[in-house]
Amino acid sequence: MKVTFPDGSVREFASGTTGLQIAESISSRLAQEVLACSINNEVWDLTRPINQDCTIKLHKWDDEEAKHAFWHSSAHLLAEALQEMYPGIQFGIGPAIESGFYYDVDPGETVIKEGDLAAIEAKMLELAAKKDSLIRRDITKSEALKYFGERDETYKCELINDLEDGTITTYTLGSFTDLCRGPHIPSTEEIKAIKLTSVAGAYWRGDEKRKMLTRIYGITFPKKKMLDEYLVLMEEAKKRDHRKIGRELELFAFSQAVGPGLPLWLPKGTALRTRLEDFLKRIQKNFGYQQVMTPHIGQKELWVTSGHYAKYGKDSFQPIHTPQEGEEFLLKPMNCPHHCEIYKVTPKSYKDLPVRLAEFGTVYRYEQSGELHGLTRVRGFTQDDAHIFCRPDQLKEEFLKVMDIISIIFKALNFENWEAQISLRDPNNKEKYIGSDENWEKSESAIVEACQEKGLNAKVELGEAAFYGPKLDFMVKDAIGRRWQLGTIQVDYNLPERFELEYTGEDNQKHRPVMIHRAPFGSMERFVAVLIEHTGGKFPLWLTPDQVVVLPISEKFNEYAQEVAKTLDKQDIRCIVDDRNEKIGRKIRDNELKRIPYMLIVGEKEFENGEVAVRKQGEGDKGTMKVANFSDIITQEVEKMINQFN
RNA sequence: GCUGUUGUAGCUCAGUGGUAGAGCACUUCCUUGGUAAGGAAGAGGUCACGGGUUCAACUCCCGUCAACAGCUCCA
Repeated sequence: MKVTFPDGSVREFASGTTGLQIAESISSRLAQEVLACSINNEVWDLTRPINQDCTIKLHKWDDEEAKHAFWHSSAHLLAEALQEMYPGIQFGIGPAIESGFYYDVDPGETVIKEGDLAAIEAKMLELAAKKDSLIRRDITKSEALKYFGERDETYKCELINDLEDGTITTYTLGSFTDLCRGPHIPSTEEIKAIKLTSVAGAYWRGDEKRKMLTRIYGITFPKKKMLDEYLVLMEEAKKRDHRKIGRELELFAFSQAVGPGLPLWLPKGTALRTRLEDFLKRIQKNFGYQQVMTPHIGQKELWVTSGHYAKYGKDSFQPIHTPQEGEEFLLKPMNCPHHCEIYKVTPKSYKDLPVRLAEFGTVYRYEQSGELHGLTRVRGFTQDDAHIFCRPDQLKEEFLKVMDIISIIFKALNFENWEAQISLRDPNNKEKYIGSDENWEKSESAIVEACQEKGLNAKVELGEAAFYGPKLDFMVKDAIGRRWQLGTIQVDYNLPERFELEYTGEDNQKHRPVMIHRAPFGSMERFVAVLIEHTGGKFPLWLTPDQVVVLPISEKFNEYAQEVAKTLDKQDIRCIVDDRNEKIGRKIRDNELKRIPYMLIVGEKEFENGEVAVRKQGEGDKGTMKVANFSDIITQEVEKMINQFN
């Protein structure tokens, strides 16, 4: 048979040759390092015989395919260890994930705790040292059911029953045989370093109505050094946690007295957030938006009309009752009904559209207690919300303009690693959504077309749409790789109908506008959280709460320091003075840790010449210059940044 | 909401069945120092909250609340 290599070269091998043998034929070094292979672009076991002409790619550790196989095999090793340590344990699923793997198990009456993980790790290492191979076997569905049935593996049997008739594969590692598609590494002897990271509950098949299994997470490496490096990396990532930096830099706080999930914005955090809001307001003004303001509550009927109450009412903050008339008001969970009412205040002509109403609107949602997380998931938050009311023929253009705003935001803040997701409705579950099929089809195709037009590589997810319309979301990862949704754009034909929004067309007839809900930041809370983790608290000069700190060498120069600060303040440069009774080295260290971009050191020489000694955060001494000279540099740097998006 | 873990000073964390400790931060004093931690003294805690066991609970048990990791959810 002919085997084609990635470089295009072709070699002849006997039928039945394995990927591993092919690697050996190239070099023994390669054979040692290779973990998996791709045959005709499908990942295979190295030990699986190849019987026909094919292309081959050999995967070493650096390839995702190799890591995936390695971690998948590690999950089997974990299962083997658990089976030996907890007889009668039942197995759910055990896949490889982005970094590492997990296995879902049902240990019956026994509880597996975090404290047990070290013993399980030791067992895994012991089993790995046996150098067992992972052996692939093809069996029929009935054989599989018989095998796992005899072992009371109810979860495995359920999985098998859901499979198509035909060949089913199993893999055997030592005493443990698992239902598994593969592929795997040839032997667990390659697994040299193991860290079981956490144990947590996970519903069987992700269904909260079904049993909660025990999920054990872990990660493994072929070299001990790699695990050490990974652990150091995780430690570094934790230092960027926005909850930690938020406290250190006094940006925000939570108070038990105020309540869970209700953030308090401290002065410095507020300064940062306000600057972001002002930046967006300026961009939106250029894009023809108008700012509005609406109250934090509204009559319950508003959300009955919108459909939100039927869908989320039960799980929300409950209505406020007026003492006399017994009327019901809701803390607003959404701004759209208020904005619809603003639209209705004056009759609209087709010439008025699009109407773009923007508001930094604070909303309240009763998130489940287990969901609260720093600033990323809270119960009271401010959306950088806007609703665009437009004619159907303007929809695509408006959608594209919103995409432009989001791209400006991401560019301005140097967000490079974001992903886009198109969320459509689940075609098999249409009753979960409101609105006509026709409107859904129109909205969904509008989004898909807009993405195509922009050449945006967006992942399509069925069943992820909001109940009133499809959406395009922009996701960014946090310090330890969790994905958060930031910007969102949603097309909506339903609310205009429910609120009976109209405009008079060219034909002098009443027409229904289309609505776009959009929030480029998403929520100020979540965006600031992700920005903190992204920058590690080293905010860009134009955003940072304190841009400059003046450090007098001794108390003799405190007065001059104040004078410098005053001069800079007049130029709208945010400047503080560190006049503590400390040595200059100490002041530098402390302000370095506070991540203030510029330190101005002033002593005898500077005082005499009307100068400052400039020190840049993270870079060190930049020499002395006149105060006016310094303020010009700062002002220009900030203006340059802001103006490029104007 | 579910599973597991945790809760001791503003922060990071020790600690024990006999009513509490460190470092940093804070206050005062000394020092007036030139590019990442000067020195001394002091103040600060209902050991999350509520029950129970015990002669005695911060420590053991139960419950509540909150935080953390994950699951589910996310208009």
